[in-house]
Amino acid sequence: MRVRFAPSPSGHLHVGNARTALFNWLLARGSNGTFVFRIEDTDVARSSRESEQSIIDDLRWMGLTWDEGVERGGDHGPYRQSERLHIYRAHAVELLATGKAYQCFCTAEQLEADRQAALSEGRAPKYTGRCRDLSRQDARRRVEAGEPAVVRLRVPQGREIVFRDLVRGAITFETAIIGDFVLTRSNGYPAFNFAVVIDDALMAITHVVRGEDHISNTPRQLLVYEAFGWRAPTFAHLPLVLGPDHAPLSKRHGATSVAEFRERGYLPEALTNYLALLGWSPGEGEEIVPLEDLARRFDLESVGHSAGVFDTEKLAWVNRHYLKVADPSRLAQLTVPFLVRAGWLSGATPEDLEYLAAIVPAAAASVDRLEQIPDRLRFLFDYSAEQSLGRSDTRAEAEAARPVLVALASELRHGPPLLTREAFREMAARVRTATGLKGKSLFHPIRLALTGEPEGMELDLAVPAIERGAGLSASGLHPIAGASARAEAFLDALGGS
RNA sequence: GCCGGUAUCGUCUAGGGGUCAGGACACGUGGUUCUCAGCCACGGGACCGGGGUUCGAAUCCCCGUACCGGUACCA
Repeated sequence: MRVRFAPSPSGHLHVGNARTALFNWLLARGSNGTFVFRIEDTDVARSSRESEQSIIDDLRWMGLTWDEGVERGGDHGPYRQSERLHIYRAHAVELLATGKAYQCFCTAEQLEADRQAALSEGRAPKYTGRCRDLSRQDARRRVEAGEPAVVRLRVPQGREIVFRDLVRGAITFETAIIGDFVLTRSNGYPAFNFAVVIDDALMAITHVVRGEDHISNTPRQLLVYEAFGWRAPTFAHLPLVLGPDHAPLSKRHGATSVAEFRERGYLPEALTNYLALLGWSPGEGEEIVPLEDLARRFDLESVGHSAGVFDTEKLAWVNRHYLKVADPSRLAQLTVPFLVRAGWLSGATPEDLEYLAAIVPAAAASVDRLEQIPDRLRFLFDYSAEQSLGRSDTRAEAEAARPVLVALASELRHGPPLLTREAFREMAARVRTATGLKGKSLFHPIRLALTGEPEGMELDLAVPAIERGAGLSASGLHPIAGASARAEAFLDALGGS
C-alpha cells in the first residue's frame, strides 16, 4: 500500500489537513506500506517555502514521518510539483497528440459571459466547448502568434463514472455535468486535477485518502486516468472537520493550526489521539488510544460518514490525560519556553531541569495545557507578602490568624528546611499543637503566608517545592524565597500587634 | 439552480428489525475534613420530519427538510 499526503504550502498546517495526514500515515504504518509526502505548489501566488517548512515542522512534531518525499527523497521524485513541470508538459503534449485534449483560446471574459448565460437559463455552468473542434493547424497558428492557450480534456459525453469509495461505497457521476476542464493553464502550470493524477500515477499511489471536498474532483481525475490508459487508485474520502457552528473550521473559531496548538502547550500525542477519534472510532468506548495502537487498529471501513465538530474541550481533556502520564523530565523540558516567556527562567541549567522535573508534574496534573503551568507556579517565583496582603480579605484573614502566623514563623525559624511532604506535615502538626487550631483556620493562613496566594496546589507539595527552590544556587531560575523568609516577611508586612 | 455527500444526547461516538439506545467530553449535584484546579461518585440529556414494509422501525425503502462539499486558468 502506497499512500500520500499532498498539501499545498499556503499557510500553516490546518488540523483538518493534519487529520488527513494522520489517517494516511496510520494506514501506511498499519500495513507496512509507504507514506509519501508531496508538495503541491503550482499556485505560485499562494505558495511559499515558509509555509512548506512550517508544514514539515508540524508533521514532524506530530510524529508523522514519511518514507518518501520532500526533504527525504525517494525513487519517484521530485516531490515538489514546481519541480515536475516538465513532466506535466510532456503528458499534456501526449494527450494533445492523441486528441484526448485540445487547446482553448477563450478569454476570461468570454468564459464568464458563458457562465452567466448558462446560469440565467438554468443550465449547468460548464465550458461550452467553443474551441473543441478547432483544427490543429488553427490552434498551432494561434499559439505561434502568441495567443494564450489552455489545454482542456475532451470529456466524453453521456457517460456514467462510478467509483467505489472505501468510506462511502459506490458514488456515481454523469459526465454530462462535467465540462471540458482545464489541464494546463495558460501560464504553463498544470491545473490541480491534472497534476494530481500524473503524480499519483507516477508515484504509484495505491490509495488516495483525502478530504470529502475532493469527492467531486474524483470523476474528473478518473477521466484523466482513463485518457492515459492508467489504472486508477482506490479512493477514500474523509468527512470534514467543522467548527462549533457547523461551518468549516476557520480562524474565527480560535486555534485551527497545528502550530497554534503546539504553542499553547498541547502534547503531540494528545492532538493525534484526539484527531484520530474525530471521524473514526475504535469501537467499545475507548478514548485514549496512543499512536502505535492507532496504527495497528485503524481502518478506513469504520471511518464515519458525517462531518465532525472540532471540540476544544475534548481535546483539552485528552491533553490532560497525556500531561498526567508524561515523563517528568520531558515535561520539565517542554515547560522551559513557557517559564522563559514568563520571565522566571533565562537558560535552563541541568540543575534547573532537575528541579523542574520534580515540581512541574504536580502543576501539569491540574492544567489543560503547558501554557497554563507558569500560572500554577507563580507562587514560587513571584512571591510578595505586601501584594498578598493588599487584598482586603487576605489581610482580614491574616489578622484573625495571627497566632498561626507567629507559631509558623517560629517553627520555620528553628526547624530545618521542609524538603518533603512529611516534613511539612510534621511542622503543621506542631503549629496546630501550639495554637489549638486545625483544618481551614490552620492551613489557609499558612497558605497565604507561604505562597502569597489564596489558592493553588496542595500545601504539602507547594512548600517542599518552595524549600527546594530556595536551596538552589547559581541557576537560571528567578530566585525563590524560602519558607522561613516568607513567613517573616508576611508577619512584617502584616504590621504590629 | 444543478451535481454529489451526510443525518443517534449540546459535542465526539457505539449499536442496529424487539436494547432500560451504551460510552466519552461538556453540564448539574455530592465527596476528596485548607483552597483553586484535578480526581472520584451520582444525575439530567439523543435515534431530523412524514409516509411505507413489518406482529414490531431508531434500524429497511421512498419522499421531504436541514447541513456540508463541488459546480474556477484555487488546491
